[in-house]
Amino acid sequence: MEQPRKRAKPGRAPAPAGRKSRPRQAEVARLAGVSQATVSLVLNARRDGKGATISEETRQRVLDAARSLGYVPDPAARRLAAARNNLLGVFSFTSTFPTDVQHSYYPFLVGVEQEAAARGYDLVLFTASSGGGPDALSRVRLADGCLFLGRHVPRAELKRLVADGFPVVHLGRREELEGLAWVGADYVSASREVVAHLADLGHRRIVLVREDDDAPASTDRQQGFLDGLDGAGLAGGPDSVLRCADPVSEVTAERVRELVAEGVTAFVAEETDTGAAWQALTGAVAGAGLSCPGDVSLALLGSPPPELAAGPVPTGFDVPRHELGAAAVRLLSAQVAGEEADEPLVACEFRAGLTAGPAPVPEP
Amino acid sequence: MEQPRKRAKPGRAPAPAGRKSRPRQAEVARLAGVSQATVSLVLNARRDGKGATISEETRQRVLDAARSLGYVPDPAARRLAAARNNLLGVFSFTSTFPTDVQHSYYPFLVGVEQEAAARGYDLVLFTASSGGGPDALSRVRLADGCLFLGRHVPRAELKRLVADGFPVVHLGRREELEGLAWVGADYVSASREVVAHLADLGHRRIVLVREDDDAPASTDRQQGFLDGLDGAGLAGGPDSVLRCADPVSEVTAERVRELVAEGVTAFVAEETDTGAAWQALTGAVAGAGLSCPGDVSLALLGSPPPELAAGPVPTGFDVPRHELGAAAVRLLSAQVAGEEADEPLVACEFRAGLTAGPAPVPEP
DNA sequence: CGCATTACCTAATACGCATTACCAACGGCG
DNA sequence: CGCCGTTGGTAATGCGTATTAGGTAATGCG
Repeated sequence: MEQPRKRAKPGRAPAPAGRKSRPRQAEVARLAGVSQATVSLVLNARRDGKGATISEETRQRVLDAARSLGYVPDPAARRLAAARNNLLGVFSFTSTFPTDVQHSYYPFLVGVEQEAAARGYDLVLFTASSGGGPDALSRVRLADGCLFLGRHVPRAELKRLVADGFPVVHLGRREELEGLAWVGADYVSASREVVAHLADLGHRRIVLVREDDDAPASTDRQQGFLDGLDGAGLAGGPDSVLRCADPVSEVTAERVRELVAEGVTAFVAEETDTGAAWQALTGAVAGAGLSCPGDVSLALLGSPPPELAAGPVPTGFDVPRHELGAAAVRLLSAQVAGEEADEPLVACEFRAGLTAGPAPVPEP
Repeated sequence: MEQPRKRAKPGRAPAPAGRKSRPRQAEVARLAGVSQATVSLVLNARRDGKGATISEETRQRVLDAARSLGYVPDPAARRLAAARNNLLGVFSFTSTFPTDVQHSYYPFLVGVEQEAAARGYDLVLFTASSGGGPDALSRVRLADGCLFLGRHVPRAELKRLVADGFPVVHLGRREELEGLAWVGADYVSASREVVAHLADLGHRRIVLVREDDDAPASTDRQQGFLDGLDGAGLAGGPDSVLRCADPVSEVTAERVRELVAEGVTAFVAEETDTGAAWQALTGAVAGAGLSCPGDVSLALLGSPPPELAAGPVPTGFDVPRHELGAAAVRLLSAQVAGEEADEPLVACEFRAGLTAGPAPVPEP
């Protein structure tokens, strides 16, 4: 047998002697008078009793040592060793804390945080801004799984994660990617319900004002709107949908007056980021000198924009953003656990509001 | 030389043969006909030219191989090898995403996130609620350093972290703990400036309305207020400070009228979480039938509460929350890097506003 | 032509943790 | 007393990457 040449040890440069670094399992082991392996075994004791058996006394010594040193496992090392971290990632493609405080992501995050905390997970915030490269998304692999939110989550990278079996949940409907789990709100049912409510109040001619956008959130609402008309036995021709690129300039007092003259008694607006449709609609109605629950009824398929928060509560529904965030976490944590749960669409809550009333009796 | 007994190799169980996992550096190396080390060197080529030299041809072969395999480095391994996680903790003692959207933490977090992202750090969110145990704070050690915010950060635990040399920064003045780094806003100077502004406008009798709280943020403002009076050569007796437990019930229209009758021409309110002082003050002035910049001037030592956002912009100053968050991250990242930078107080920006005008000329 | 450089690479680590093969001590049993 | 099953623990890995001490041609120099 040939004697291997003696080489100096390469590898790591010695750590700067200054600050003492976080304690390692090895130090816990030393303090407890056991081996590193034992520390690991104790700290990861499976409750199902499987695995190595450690005497109660040793167990306590190790636990005490760990506590007294303030030991916390290194997430990177754990991940590398193919273990769990109790970390969930949240990746948003804008700033996670948008400068616009009223940004609609915010309520999601509230729900996400609460549910994550309840399940013993901490959250890691990843932002697109820092990376930029093709592996910007790959940082999330440090966590046990990751939640994505935002319109512009790149397909390719996401697909890659999914293909690798990394637990991923997209917040917002996203069906085009095979195998991608997502949670979304049931805009269709909620919109249908709002229309049904108006129909019950006696409205026979109802018009939807929507923006010129093909996001699922918009088409779903229109779908529900038309379903609602249909369910009430009302006609849902193309006249019943006002699709406009710029609601504020297109939905004028003039236009509203015309439609009312034609017999329209209720208007429904979709909710968008800007709230332009609703804003245009309420403005036009007021401009036309019509009183809101009296002359004409209004409904909003969503929540009012913050700048109109002071106005009368619109009839419509609330998107359960908080609940959506929580649902996303549940789904994600199921994936992490290897289960295959699937979270159905989350229902929106109907909001009676003050802007819809009985249809006016036609003047003789 | 004794022949070591042959042992079967322990360690990892074989990976499930199903999906082929993402490529490793080793596979890139094989494809390019080089060693793994070379791949690493090429992929992490420092632009300062330091380090190993690799021929251009080899470099290209490696890059091509990496590209063709779609190689992406494993963040866990990368961080493990670098002995750094590039994670900064954020520990707040309420929910990090407060249910109250307008919560004052929020702007801090915006700054924190931006600065962290700019420096290549990701954020880990910890909440007091999640852990619960006495060693809940221990969990933050998984990050490279941690930012604390909130009034009720427990002294003992914090002390422990500091003593262990764990990088910690407290958001908000906190001098009682030796060695604790913190960043804070310069309320004293800002308040002084506001008073000086009023004095310049001719006001001679100015009264501060504050709540009954001894938080640094409150006492600093009072300090600055008194400094300001002093600097303008005005008397600052105890009459000039109205300290009330419940401003809304104590600062009435009646009270304001009295004070004005005594010669007071300007009021200053401190900013608090609730904004009660400012709210009470504006309400009382209106109730007394006084016009605001005309009969009496008002100033707010901070930003107006959101529910009054619609009103006239108050004269006062803005707490640079965003900048404070960024400063905290800078300070923290310096600590993580082993440097000893210290961040001075951050200045608040004076806001001219519309609620302060020239002092009314006394009626003859 | 012989020796010192230089240019390029590779072998051999270390990082911190989870896991598994194996080992020692002990007790029961025939 | 020798064999065997248990109990309690440890040594030796592997995970994927970064780093560094060498090693080996090729090149420069006198």
